[in-house]
Amino acid sequence: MANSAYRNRPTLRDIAQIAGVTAATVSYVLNGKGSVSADVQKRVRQTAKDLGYRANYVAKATRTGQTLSIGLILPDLKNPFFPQLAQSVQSAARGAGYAVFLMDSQGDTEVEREGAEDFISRGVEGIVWCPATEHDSLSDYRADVPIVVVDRPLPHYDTISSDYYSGGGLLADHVLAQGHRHIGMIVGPQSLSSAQRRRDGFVERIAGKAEIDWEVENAFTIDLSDEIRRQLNNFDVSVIVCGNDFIAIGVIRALHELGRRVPKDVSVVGFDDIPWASFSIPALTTVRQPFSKLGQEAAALLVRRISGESGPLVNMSLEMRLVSRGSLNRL
Amino acid sequence: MANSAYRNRPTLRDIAQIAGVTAATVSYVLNGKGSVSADVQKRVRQTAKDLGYRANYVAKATRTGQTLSIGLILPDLKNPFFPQLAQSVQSAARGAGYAVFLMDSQGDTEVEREGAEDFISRGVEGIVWCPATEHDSLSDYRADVPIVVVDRPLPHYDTISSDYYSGGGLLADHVLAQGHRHIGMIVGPQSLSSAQRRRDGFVERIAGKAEIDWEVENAFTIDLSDEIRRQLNNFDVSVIVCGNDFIAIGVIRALHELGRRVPKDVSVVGFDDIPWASFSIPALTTVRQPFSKLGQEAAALLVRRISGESGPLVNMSLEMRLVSRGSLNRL
DNA sequence: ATGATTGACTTAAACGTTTAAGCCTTTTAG
DNA sequence: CTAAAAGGCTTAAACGTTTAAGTCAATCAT
Repeated sequence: MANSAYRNRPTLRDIAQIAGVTAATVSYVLNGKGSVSADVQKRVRQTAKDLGYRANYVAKATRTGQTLSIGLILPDLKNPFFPQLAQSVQSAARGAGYAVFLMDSQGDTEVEREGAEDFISRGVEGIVWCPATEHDSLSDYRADVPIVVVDRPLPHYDTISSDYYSGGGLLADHVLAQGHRHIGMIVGPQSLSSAQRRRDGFVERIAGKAEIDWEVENAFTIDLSDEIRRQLNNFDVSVIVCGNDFIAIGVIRALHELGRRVPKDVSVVGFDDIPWASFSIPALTTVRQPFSKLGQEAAALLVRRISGESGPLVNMSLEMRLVSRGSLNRL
Repeated sequence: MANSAYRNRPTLRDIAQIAGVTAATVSYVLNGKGSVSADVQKRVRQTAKDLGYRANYVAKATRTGQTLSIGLILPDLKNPFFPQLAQSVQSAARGAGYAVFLMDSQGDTEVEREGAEDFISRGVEGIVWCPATEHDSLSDYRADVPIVVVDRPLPHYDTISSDYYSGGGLLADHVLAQGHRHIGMIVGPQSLSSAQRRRDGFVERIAGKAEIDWEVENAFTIDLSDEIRRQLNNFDVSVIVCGNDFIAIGVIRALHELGRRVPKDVSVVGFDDIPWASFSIPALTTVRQPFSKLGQEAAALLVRRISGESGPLVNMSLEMRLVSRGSLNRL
């Protein structure tokens, strides 16, 4: 029986014995319930402090059924999107008295699913989940606890995302306002609705007001396809609109290698406003995701669901903001 | 009694009743202990599956004293150092059957400390801790569980860090090998031992072989002091050695504004190899921290301590590696 | 045929809490 | 002055497990 640390910490009973009362009384004192005389309260609190008593949440949970913990499942902390999300979820959860279990699925839906099951076994009262793909890897899994999905519009879940469509529109307005009339586009994988919505929001706002001379697809990474590298020699467009900041940084780098100056020769804009966006040279003009707010709202909604709020499925869309830096020129 | 979800999940007793045995027998079957006949085993497993039974770790923990969870306390997930650390700690912990509670202290030692107390109350069996400062904010706190400290050389703890001193030496060798003989240095806050060790490792290896024309201190951020901005107009040095990659990126950006080309006019080197280092233009020559290994080793050591391994305090130093990219010129 | 061993299960206690119910004693109301 | 209410504490059951100890029957060795 490897009963380390956890054991032989002072318990309610230990306090009770010393204070000359019952464990129940100690519990009432420490939880501010029941009615206990002032001097017993004082005695109990003092001995608790003397013994260095620390509540045992595990034991507590067996009785109350509440672990005051939630799970957070993310695809990949190395993607700069997620650290901020994790941070804000954790901080908001803490504000509500919840601790958070972290699980980085490394993009593996199987891991993701096992992670969820493990969390459930551990008694989490809810899960904030950003699925690795748009596929619902938990669909056949009866979770028993509320789940709030972040950044993916899965049906049958409460979801919280950025308003990509409007964000695309915002960017279009800005590009137009700066006088650009010939546009090259590198969109993200159109199988992802986040990529699709930001594209559509942009394209529909541009319609009739400017020309999209070419449009190609690329993964959401800094590495560009050969087709794109060729396209970058196209001198007809005055701005290259990228599906996200990674792509944009890749484009700036590729243009640099080709000897074309940004934004002097051609402007570049990104999407997301990841932390790196402001450090590139030139700094990226982009559209900011409310990373922290996403996490806050997700945690807040989850806590409400845990407390039993039962209204209809929530599909929250958070407003994006244009961030104008140096990579887009006024023509 | 807000006894949600957690309750009315099938229990051992439910299975037992249906399978016509005792809860104890079910426990034996599901844990592969004791001796149970083949057909009872089969019956139990089947009903467990039918009911969608899921072990209750909380109840389990009250009896065994093992929660199979650890805590991870970090100063700031937005610092690119930490996501990788978190990822690898989590993944290594999972490999050993442990789940991890995450706490981002946002640099606040008070939060850090309360986080630790909270973790203990939750029954974590150990803590991986990267303190917000070099101060031991847990010193007066009897933790009861093993703690492994990452990236800070606190006494009285098991610690795991990168070998900054050797890393500084590695960088010096490289700078010398590339023919540089006049060096400008922007070191990190010398109150931090990590900044100090990397500086000393560099300086001592340079001694007598090249000249350090100037040396100034700056915070570990991209924002540079005015003194440094002035120093960057100093044309005597052929390379600027920076305390970390943030500073290096700041320097590249400042030089760019001054119209000086990197590495043509002056070389720049960083330290850490944060993810952004490879995306800057030019890509940074730097010294890589074994981020993932730090996390792995920390988790592994913690698990060993949890299992009762009791040897002397461990102070592990992980090897660093030179990463040569474009920001350093051969003279 | 006997005693010992093994196999297959059950019993019951324990883990550290919470909390409804109970039981005195004192205070309050009429 | 008595009955009811309030105050202050204890008792005991419960939460879902694990596990040492017990029981009983069947098998084995001699």
